[in-house]
Amino acid sequence: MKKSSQTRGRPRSFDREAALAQITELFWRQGYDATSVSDLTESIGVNTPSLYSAFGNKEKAYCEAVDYYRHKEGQRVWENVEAQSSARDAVATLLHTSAEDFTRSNKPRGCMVVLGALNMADSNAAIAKRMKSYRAEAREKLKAKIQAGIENGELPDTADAESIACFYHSVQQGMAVRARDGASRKELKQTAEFALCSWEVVTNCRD
Amino acid sequence: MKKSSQTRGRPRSFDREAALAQITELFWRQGYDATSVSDLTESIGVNTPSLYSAFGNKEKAYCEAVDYYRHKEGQRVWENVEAQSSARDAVATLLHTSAEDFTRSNKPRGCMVVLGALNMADSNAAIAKRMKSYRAEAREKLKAKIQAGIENGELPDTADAESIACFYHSVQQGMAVRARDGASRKELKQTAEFALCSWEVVTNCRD
DNA sequence: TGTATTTTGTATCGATCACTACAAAAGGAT
DNA sequence: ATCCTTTTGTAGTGATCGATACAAAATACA
Repeated sequence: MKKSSQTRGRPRSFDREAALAQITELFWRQGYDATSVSDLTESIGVNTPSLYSAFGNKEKAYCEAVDYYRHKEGQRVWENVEAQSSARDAVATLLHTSAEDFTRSNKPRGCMVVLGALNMADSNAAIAKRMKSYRAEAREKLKAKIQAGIENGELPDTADAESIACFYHSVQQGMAVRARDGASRKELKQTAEFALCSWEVVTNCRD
Repeated sequence: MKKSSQTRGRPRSFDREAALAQITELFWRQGYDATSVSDLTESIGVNTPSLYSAFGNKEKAYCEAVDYYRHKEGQRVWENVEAQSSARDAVATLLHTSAEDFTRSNKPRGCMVVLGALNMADSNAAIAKRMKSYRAEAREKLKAKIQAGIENGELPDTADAESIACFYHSVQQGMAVRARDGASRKELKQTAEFALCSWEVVTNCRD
C-alpha cells in the first residue's frame, strides 16, 4: 500500500503520527461505532481522501489506533509488570499503574482495550474478535507471572494461576469501567489496595 | 402519547411485550449504536411505522428496553441482595447471582447496564448519562448493605463502606466484561469465590 | 350505518454513513 | 524541462441512517 520512505510524489501535508494520535484519542473516547470518518477528518483537519490515503479505511484506521494505543499508552503498564520479579509485585504494579493510566488528565478515561468494542453488531465481528484477543492476551501475561511465582516457590503449589489471574483481571477491567464513569485516581487506587491486601488469602484459597 | 387502555382504533397486530423483550435482547447484545431501527423492526417482524407508533423513537425504545431489562432480568439479583440480612451474604449473593445471570444460555452474555453505552459520542450523551446513573445506583445499593453491616456490628467501625462497595462493584463489573468475552459460569463463580474469601481481610483493611 | 380513532403497509424524506473518481498540485527523478 | 508518482481539494457515489406523510384498513362508539 505505502512504502516506508516516500521519495516521489507530492509530500503529505500533515503529520501522520500526530494524526494517528488524534484518531486514537477519538476512538478511545467514543468507540468504533460512535466515531464517524467525518469526526476523524475534522479533528485532524484534513479532507476525506487524505485520511483514506494515509490509513486505508475506517477499520484499518481503528486497528492502527488500537496498536498505537497498545504501544504508546498501554506499554508502560505491561513493561512495568514484566519487570517485576515477584508475582505479587507484578499484580500490584498492574493494578496501581492501571489506576494511574485510567485517570490521566487530558486523556480519555479508562482503557481502550477493555472498553473497546464490547458490544458490536455482527458486521463488525472482526474488530470485536481482535479486541477480545487483546484482552485475553493481557490475562495470559498476568497468568504467566503468577505461574512463575508458583514455580519459584513464592506461591504455594496449591495455588491456581488461572483463577488468580482471572480474579485480578476482573478487578482491573472493573476499574476501567469505573474510570470511564468518572471514578477518581484515589478511588481506583483504593480498590487496587483492597484487591492486594487479600493477596495472601486469595493465593492460599483453594476452591 | 399512548393511553393505557385502547378502546378505539385499529388494534395493534403484534404483542408489544414480546416485541419489547425482543428489542431488549438486541440492544443488550449489540448496544445502542450498533443496533439500527431496521434491526429492530426486522427482528420483531413489523414495519417501521408500527415500531414508532408503539415506542416513539429509537432512544425511547432503548430506554424502555433498559427499564425492561432492569425489571425482568436484573431484578432477581437485587431482590436477592436486598433480602440478605448480613453484608457478607449480600455481597456473596450479588457476585454469585451475577455470575449466573451473566452466563444464561439463550441470553446475551454479561450485563446490559454494565456494558451499555460505555463509549458513545456526544450526540448520545443523554443515554450514556442515564446508564452511568444506573451503575451508580447499583453501587449505592451495595454500599448501603455494607454500611448497615457496619452499623449493626457485623463489620468493624474502621471499615469504609464506600471503599468496600467500590471494590466489589469493580469485581462484578469486571465479571460482566469477562462474561461478554465468553467466560464460563464456572470461571465467574470462581472469581466470585476468590473475591469472597478475602472478605475478612478486606473488611478489616484500613487504607 | 356512519363517524371517530388508531394502526397498518407503502413509499418515501433529508441527513449522514463510509468511501471514491477525478484532475490539479507538488514534489523527486531523469 | 519533462516525466513519474503521490497527495491534494472538489465533488460526488450508492447505501443506510432515523424518522414520516399518506391513505387504506380495522376497530369502538354514536
